[in-house]
Amino acid sequence: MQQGLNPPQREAIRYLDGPLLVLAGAGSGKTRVITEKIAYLIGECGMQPAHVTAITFTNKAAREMKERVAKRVGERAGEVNISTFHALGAKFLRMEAQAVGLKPGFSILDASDTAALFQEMLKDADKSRVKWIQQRISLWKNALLGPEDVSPADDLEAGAARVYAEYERTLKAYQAVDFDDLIMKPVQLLERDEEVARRWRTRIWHLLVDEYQDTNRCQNRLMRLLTGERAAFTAVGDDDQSIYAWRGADVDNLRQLAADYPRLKVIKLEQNYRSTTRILKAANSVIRHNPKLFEKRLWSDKGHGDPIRVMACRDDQHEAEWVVTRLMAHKFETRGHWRDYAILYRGNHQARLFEQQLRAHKVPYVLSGGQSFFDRSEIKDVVSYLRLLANPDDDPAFIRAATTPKRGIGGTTLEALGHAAGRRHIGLFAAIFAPGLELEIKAPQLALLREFGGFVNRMAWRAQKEPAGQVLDDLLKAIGYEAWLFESMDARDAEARWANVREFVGWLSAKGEEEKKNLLELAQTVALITMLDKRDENVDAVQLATLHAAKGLEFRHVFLVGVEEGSLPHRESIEAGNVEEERRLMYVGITRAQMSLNISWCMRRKQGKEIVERAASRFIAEMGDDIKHEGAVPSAPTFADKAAEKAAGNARLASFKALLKQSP
DNA sequence: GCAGATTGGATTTTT
DNA sequence: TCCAATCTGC
Repeated sequence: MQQGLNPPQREAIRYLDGPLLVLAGAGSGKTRVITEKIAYLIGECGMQPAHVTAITFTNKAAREMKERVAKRVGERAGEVNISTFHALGAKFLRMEAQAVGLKPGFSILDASDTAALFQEMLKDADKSRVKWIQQRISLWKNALLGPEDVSPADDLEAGAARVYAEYERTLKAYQAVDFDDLIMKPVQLLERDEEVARRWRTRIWHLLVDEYQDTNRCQNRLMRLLTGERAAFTAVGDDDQSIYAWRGADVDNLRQLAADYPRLKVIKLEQNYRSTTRILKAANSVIRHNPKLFEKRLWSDKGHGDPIRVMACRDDQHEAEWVVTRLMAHKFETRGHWRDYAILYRGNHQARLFEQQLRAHKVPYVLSGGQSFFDRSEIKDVVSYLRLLANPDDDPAFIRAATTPKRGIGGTTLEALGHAAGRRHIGLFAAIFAPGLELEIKAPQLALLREFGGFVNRMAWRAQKEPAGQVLDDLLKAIGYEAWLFESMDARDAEARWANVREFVGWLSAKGEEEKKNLLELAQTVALITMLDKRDENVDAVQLATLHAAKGLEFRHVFLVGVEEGSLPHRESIEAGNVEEERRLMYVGITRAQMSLNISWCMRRKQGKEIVERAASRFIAEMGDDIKHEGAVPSAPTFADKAAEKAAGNARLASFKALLKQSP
């Protein structure tokens, strides 16, 4: 049944005596362990599929896991709860809405929605300040601090705390939550309501958490609350691949886990099924320079493999030419496929020269990342209608829907409506039908508002009974969205946008039929989902990706480019004393490669107008000496560099410790 | 005074 | 590439 598993993998799958932490090195088959464990729990231990819950970070990972579990478990796989942290939180809140003071139709605001909200609240503050405040509030939420729990350290924080209070009031009025709330609110409820906690714990006999090193404090807390005393969980992670600290992920959760659960069993997966020995040696050698809690050494039986090359390039242009030339030569020599190659870099902008070069040689490529489908304005337009149908208190959705397409409702009217709503302490939509409104808004405007209000009500009514696709089609027809697109922009642009809308509608209605959900129910999940993009995998093209985006992926041949002081490690991270995370980024980059690894750096690089001198990254020297240097051998980092890194690291540790003392 | 064009500059990104 | 800030022309 569990063929081809190595002993630690098998142990991780069978271990059920208490909390388990699986330290899964890069390429050590961790997804396999999770899916096999789910199969084991159901097949061998007789657990009901519905009693198994697995949590991932991204929709993509959740989808992959579902597919693999389906292959392994068969038809009942659908009953296993596999979702992202946020989807689980959303499900929790829909079920417990009343207890947290929400209506079940509440809206979920995405990053751009909340950014707009903050911008609106802080009209005359500059962008960087708004960003700072928003980040601060998010940090507070992750630390489970409400506006009244915050003890501001200075005036800036005091200001942020006031904004926080107003922000919370606004969300409440809109019956909306943000992404942080999806974790924080369930945690708060589980902590104060033992009955709810007990109910959820009986539904989860075993909890599996993927990418545990990426959890923030709040997510970690949620995991503990959901498992309770029994602590029947399997956390899988790799501290060496923790590259999201800047986003709130707390690697220290790993250490805490060992401290909080004395019974915690730790199993290390060190056999790597991906890369050659040379590549793993270089990776081990680099990561050894970070202080370690759990020592881990990857090995494989794939043989030495090709030598690792480090190319010192004259300048960035030369680098792009060298990489693409070498890539093409290699591809034709080995008769491989374009999809076997990846070019990985630190920042998005670094892709540019490589794109140019690839295009010049007619090499097909795909760029990972970019703006998400759901961030497109035409999709947001449609989604605003959905949100409004599901949640009439959602004022931002109301404003967007009421004014798109233009139907004669403008700023002045909305402002008057806003005043009327404010005085009555109700939402904009509800205010439309408030008695006495004719004294505040002139008849023609009021007629327009009421017409729109009636339309929304009719659609919301139909949305409950008719198929989602049907209602959505009719809605778009009724508002004349297609015609409006063609009126307000040139035909090519409008064409593209309308195609996106069609795709979205098609996808939503298919989902509605598949999951037997009506439009209102679909509207509730739409903020959290991403459509399956078909351009993935099967395309034969060179992959261009940032190191962050490449995590979890593997490629036969990797070109790691721009490996210079200032880029990797990034200048800002060096200044912040955060070289360790950059080193992990390097580690992630190296371990993406299966067969060959090419590293390049530039002695000179164009930066804006000027040309700047650059030095090879310290990480190159840290890779050891089983390396074939081309161009020039980079000089080892000076003693001063190392001392500076150490000093910065110590300073960070000290401030971290101080912080720990402050907050219990 | 404002909209559209141009130029310049760039950590990393998901939910 | 994409986004934001600044510039230019009406």
